[in-house]
Amino acid sequence: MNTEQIRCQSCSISKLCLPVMLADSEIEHLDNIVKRRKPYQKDEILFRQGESLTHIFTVRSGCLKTFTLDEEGNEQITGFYVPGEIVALDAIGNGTYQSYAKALDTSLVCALPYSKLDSLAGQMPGLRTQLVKVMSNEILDDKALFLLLNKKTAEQRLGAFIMNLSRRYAIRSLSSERFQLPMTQVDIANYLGMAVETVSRLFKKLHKLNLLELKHREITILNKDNLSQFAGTSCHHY
Amino acid sequence: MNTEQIRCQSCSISKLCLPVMLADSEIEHLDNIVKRRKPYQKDEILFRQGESLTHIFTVRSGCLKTFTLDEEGNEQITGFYVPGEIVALDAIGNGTYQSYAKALDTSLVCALPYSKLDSLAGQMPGLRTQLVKVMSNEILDDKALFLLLNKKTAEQRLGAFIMNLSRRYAIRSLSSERFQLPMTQVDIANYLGMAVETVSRLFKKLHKLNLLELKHREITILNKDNLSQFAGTSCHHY
DNA sequence: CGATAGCTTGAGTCTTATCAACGTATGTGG
DNA sequence: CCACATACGTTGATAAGACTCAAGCTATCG
Repeated sequence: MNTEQIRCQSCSISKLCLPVMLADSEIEHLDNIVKRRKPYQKDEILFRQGESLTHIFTVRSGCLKTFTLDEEGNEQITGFYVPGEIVALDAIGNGTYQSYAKALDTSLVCALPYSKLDSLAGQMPGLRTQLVKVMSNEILDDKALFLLLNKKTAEQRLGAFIMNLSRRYAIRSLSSERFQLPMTQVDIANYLGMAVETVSRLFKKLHKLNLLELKHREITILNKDNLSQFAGTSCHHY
Repeated sequence: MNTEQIRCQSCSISKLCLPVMLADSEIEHLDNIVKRRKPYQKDEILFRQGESLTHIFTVRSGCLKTFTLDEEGNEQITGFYVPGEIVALDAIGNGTYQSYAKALDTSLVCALPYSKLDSLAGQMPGLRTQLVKVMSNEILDDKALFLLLNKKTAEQRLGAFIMNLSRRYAIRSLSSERFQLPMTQVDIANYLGMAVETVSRLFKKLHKLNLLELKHREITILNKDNLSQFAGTSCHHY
């Protein structure tokens, strides 16, 4: 099967993506503007900060990260994207990409020419509504992340990060209890604003508490409820 | 002059708000759905988390804060809104308000019934585009805030917060070098994820460095360039 | 097989939180 | 209009969480 030929009509993650709520005829219009490129290889760059916005991307398989560079040229990771998630929504405001996007794995993506998407949104109320909803949800997720980073300890942040990934996989009917971490611990540390050493030590601690297991990159959540509770609520479950 | 009677056509902040790029006739349609309520008093609540979304709000004067409550019932401030800014965009995704909104001062707001706004966006491409742009910019701002909180020291966060407020006032043609802080130091500490004591000490330090002055609630930025630099770049300007 | 990226572990340090106490405005009811 | 209550802000001492630095380990890949 040539994965590049999948269409929105038969895409397994269409219910998480823009086609939600669209009539079949409408999905066809959307499908017609989608470009399906050959897979991006690990570390390949999709777009760079400052380039002018041409396409919005949706992830079909694999995983992407977005990042900016600080004054010293260090990566500052701003997001990870798994299948069904939409990348570059923050570029619409002024028409230029606001970050770099890079594949963490071999990844399939759909590229939507923004100008065509915008005019289609003018013709299809369902698409307009869905686009606005997707953006609203991203604002909401960002605010949740903000609270997480702002108010929680390092161990809660890491626990919440893992639970968040797990939930995102679950929605996509992927295994939510055992999965491969698509990013390195260096990336996790960067994203969560901590030192790699801290991430390593905390994974060990979470294991000691029988909350999860980590072998190489494969993570197994041993006790979902306790892990959520650990991540969410009190500060002192020692 | 009755401020409740101001219309979009003559509103001084319309260029920051939804009417951007709309034709006069279109602005009139928008103006027709806007409800201008009597001023909210300090501490009055506009909406509560969990209530179903009826209106999107734009601030005309004063200042609002949005917040959620944690498990113990503590306020977790998620944003401050000054004139021209739009509140409740994160509620569109699932149709319920995702936070509380409260006036920090006597504040005038415009209330836009969301269903009407949405259908108007279907008829007016300019409005649709502007709505999407406003949302995209909010995503961008949230990501910038994320980087700020995640990678910077407490003093950089406070410096950046003040510069951010100053810039937002400047865009609105309000004085950007001397203005009243609309929120308490407790609120600032909460928002930036630090202890009140730290905020107090850092204001003192910023004063000692001749970057700003704070009397009661009135803040004067003494050296904009140095303050930005202090907030943005290096970690050790002692 | 060696080089390298990724991860682990330990020791010491620094930033920032916490706790406790006090100072200063603001506003309300008597 | 005063006295008290309360919200807001300041200051100091102490402690904890997380970072940095240094070193070593372990996979993986050419």
